[in-house]
Amino acid sequence: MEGKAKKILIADDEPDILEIVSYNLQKEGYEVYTAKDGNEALEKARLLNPDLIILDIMMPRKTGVEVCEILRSQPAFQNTLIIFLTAMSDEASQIKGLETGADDYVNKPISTKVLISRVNALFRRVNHKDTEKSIRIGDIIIDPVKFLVNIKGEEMILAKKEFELVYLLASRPGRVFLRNEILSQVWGNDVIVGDRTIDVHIRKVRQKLGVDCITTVKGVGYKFDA
Amino acid sequence: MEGKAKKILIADDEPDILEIVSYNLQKEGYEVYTAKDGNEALEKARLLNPDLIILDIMMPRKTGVEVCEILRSQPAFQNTLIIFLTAMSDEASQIKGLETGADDYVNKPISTKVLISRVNALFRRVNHKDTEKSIRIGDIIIDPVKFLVNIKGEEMILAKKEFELVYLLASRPGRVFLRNEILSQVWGNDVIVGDRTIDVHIRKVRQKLGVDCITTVKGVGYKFDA
DNA sequence: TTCATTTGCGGCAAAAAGGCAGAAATAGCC
DNA sequence: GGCTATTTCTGCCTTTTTGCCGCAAATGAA
Repeated sequence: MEGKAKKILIADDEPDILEIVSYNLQKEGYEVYTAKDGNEALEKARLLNPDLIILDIMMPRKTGVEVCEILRSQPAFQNTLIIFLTAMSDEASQIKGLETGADDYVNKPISTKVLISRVNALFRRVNHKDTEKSIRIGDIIIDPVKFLVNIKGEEMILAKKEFELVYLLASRPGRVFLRNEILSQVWGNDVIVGDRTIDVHIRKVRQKLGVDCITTVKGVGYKFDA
Repeated sequence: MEGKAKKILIADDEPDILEIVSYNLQKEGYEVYTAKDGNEALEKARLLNPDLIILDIMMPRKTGVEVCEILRSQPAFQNTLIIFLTAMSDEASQIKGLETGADDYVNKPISTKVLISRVNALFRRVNHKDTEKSIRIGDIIIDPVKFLVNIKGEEMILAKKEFELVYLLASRPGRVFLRNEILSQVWGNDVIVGDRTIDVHIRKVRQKLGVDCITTVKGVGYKFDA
């Protein structure tokens, strides 16, 4: 649907739930990882740095609440989204636990439809076009809000990948981006595309912009001229 | 920024919940009152005329649903906001709650974080209603009060969703709205609709307006041309 | 200069995204 | 209740985007 696939880590001790939920989230385009207890959840969270963590409350080797508290105490996970899975029967004793900074919760038994809509909703809340900034370099303005590149007053429309490519390069004018960096920033870490793909997109961008503002650094990468 | 504190009445038979929720809402700057059963909720509602009433579904001496129905049947409470607290996780009871005239619902066990964000969201929604202003872009005037679009003097009536869609896009001409943003703004965060739904509405709007003023940005979203 | 390597380029094929029509579901209304 | 308007879904179709291939051109080191 948009951007790179979001990483979701889901921790639950019931294999069935892991399977069903991860299947459905994958179908939605998310990149899903699983953990089957609290400690594994912690490890994988640090390893993967996911965008969202779904934690079952009742898990062996650290409950979801404990995991959440530990994560929230670390700066790196201050902004990570967390959803709790709670059994209805747990009730009052959990209220305090839910104070620990979860962003939402979903009751068990899980309706995948509900869970997915909550997940999507959370990402929606966080993903604002408004937070992206325009870049201006000389006569060139790159506006992610309008999704346009403006060169000396003339507006040009780029395709999505093309735009993301320019936006990345222009975000640090003069700095050389390695092909690897470009790949992981624009395409995402898990996507496998050939090396020529970058050239091709660079070419298209150069064609469309008409101005020669991207320099090749042979054997290294590309940069946007300051 | 905002006038005087909004009054919130919260009714639940569990003292713990009343305490924790009212504490947190007060911290948010609201003026909070409590009731511990359905009848008390009704009494205090009439007495205080609150801006928002939070009703537990399961309460002695009238359930939340009953209280809601009684209130809604009276003109004075036509516009009062109502949120249900429900212990039930199945969609059916949530939907039924919304049918009786609630503005939102929150599942138990409550995360105060979630509840507060819902409360704030509701007030934001109604506040915006008051300040909704006509938008004018070239020959097109979009009037949210009369709920119609005027193109070169000719008035057209749009369906609700169609109108909200145009209004959203036109509120920031040129800005690209992601499909996600459109979904959460026009459809709301908890609604589950398919992806193609947006296209279909866009198409209808384009058809009705006759003028080509909405541009597709493939892979990203839609925008209203400035 | 020559060779090895990297990049540019045109065209083509696959994949993705969106458009569209009609049907089904839902909500509103008399 | 039935009727209409609105909203949503489904499936198919068109367009655009994206990725890749082969080859030419460029680059740089030996």
